[in-house]
Amino acid sequence: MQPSARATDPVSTGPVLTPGGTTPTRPSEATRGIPDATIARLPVYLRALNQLAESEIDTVSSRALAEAAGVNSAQLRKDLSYLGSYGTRGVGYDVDYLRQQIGRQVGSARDWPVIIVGLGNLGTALANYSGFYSRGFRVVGLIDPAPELVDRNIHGLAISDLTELEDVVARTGAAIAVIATPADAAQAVADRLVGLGVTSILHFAPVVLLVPDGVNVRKVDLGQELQILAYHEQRALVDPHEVRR
Amino acid sequence: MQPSARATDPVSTGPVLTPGGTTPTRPSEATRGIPDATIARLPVYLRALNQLAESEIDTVSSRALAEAAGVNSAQLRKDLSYLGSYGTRGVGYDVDYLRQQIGRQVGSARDWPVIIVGLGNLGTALANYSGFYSRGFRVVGLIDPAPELVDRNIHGLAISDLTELEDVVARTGAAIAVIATPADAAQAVADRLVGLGVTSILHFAPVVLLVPDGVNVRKVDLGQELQILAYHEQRALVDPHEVRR
DNA sequence: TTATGTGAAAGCGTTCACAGCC
DNA sequence: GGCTGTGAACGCTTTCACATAA
Repeated sequence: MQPSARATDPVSTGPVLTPGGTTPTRPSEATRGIPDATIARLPVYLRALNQLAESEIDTVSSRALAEAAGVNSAQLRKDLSYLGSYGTRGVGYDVDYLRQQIGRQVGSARDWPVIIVGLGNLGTALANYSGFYSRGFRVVGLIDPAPELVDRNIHGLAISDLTELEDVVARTGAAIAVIATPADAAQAVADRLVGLGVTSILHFAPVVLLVPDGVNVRKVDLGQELQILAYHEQRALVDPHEVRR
Repeated sequence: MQPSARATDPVSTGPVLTPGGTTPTRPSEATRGIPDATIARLPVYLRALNQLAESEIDTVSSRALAEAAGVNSAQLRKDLSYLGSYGTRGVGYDVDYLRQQIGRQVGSARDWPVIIVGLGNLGTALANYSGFYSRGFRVVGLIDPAPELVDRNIHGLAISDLTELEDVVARTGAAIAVIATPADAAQAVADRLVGLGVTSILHFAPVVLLVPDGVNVRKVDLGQELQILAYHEQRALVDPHEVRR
């Protein structure tokens, strides 16, 4: 999975980050710590469950659901066990009920306002992407400094100038932002967003964003994805016996 | 990291897949198996090295390079050690030389032809994305079944109809394809691509693509990325003491 | 009998810490 | 002295395998 960006290897070989990245107040129970790897899969399960619900299937076994989600069934059961015991032994899981439970955990019980900074090709595509809406994300702000883009609008939402960033964040209350600017502008934008109270950032720039502790960062690097594929192609060329994965 | 899609949990609780996904011919040396996690970071190192080279810096320590790449220096050294011993103790790494070595492994010593199937908002953005070109990927084919898109062209490359897929793949020799179609078309497209000899697929559809062993799949699910961020926001709301990551 | 929930084992990946070399 | 290269320790993730419950 993708770790959030964080300053690493500080010059002073200071105290090691505690696993949770926090003061060791973790051993207490109240906070059921769900593993990161599990969290990353919950949306996948949710999607599979939604498809089942559409097909009017109301009970599903761990095996069937695991197959639909592309994971091992033991893994699925373990993942779900972190949320609680929502299945029935000998039977399986109630699709609707499980959907609700996962949805609650994942936060899709409510709508999330999101702003997008940078409306080049990629940013514009994201602004138009229906997959966000269907998962409860509402694009409520569009920001770009380019004069020729400002005031153009997408789905009825006008693009604001970068100088209005503060207003937009304050007005929309967005805690989640998407950065789709050129690489060299990304860090500055991130700094401003963090200063305005944004606590989650999804970015597409092939750079390491440095943000304070407490801010979530996820990075999607499209060039990197292709390079990983190219690596395997490369290997296959060099050594035809080598197996692709 | 993201595993490639693969049919899991087969109905027959058959023999477990060997770790490498192949016959146990692995213990031999010749094939230096580089961990997937490392492979995913090599492009990051490469990018950092390129920046250093631009700044005319020709030697770099593991600490400095690690910081630029956003990883721990021990990790960087271990990663590089899988490629060979390219550093000098007491000194560091020669930027240019290391760049060459990583580039060779990653396959960026050559250009990779890539085709894009599906030219909606996202596909079009990808076709225009300069980050592919700069990393050695050449978009050599564009495919979409929509009559209103066919023959339109992007950067001088005309969009071909889906019926011409076979021709395009044969003509361009692309082994890597990007699928940016609607979710319900993705599997069919993948099947055809695989049939035509494509062995690496990057896709953006929020579905599990089933492909034969030996085909690489990487998935980028933008909605899922936001949902992971939303989960952490959600947690922070529920329990303000909970630390974000 | 069927299928969940979960300890225990195995497998990976990261980090530590230091031997080895410049 | 400085910095790489790497065995060993650690912690996280996945998988196994079975007790448990319907």
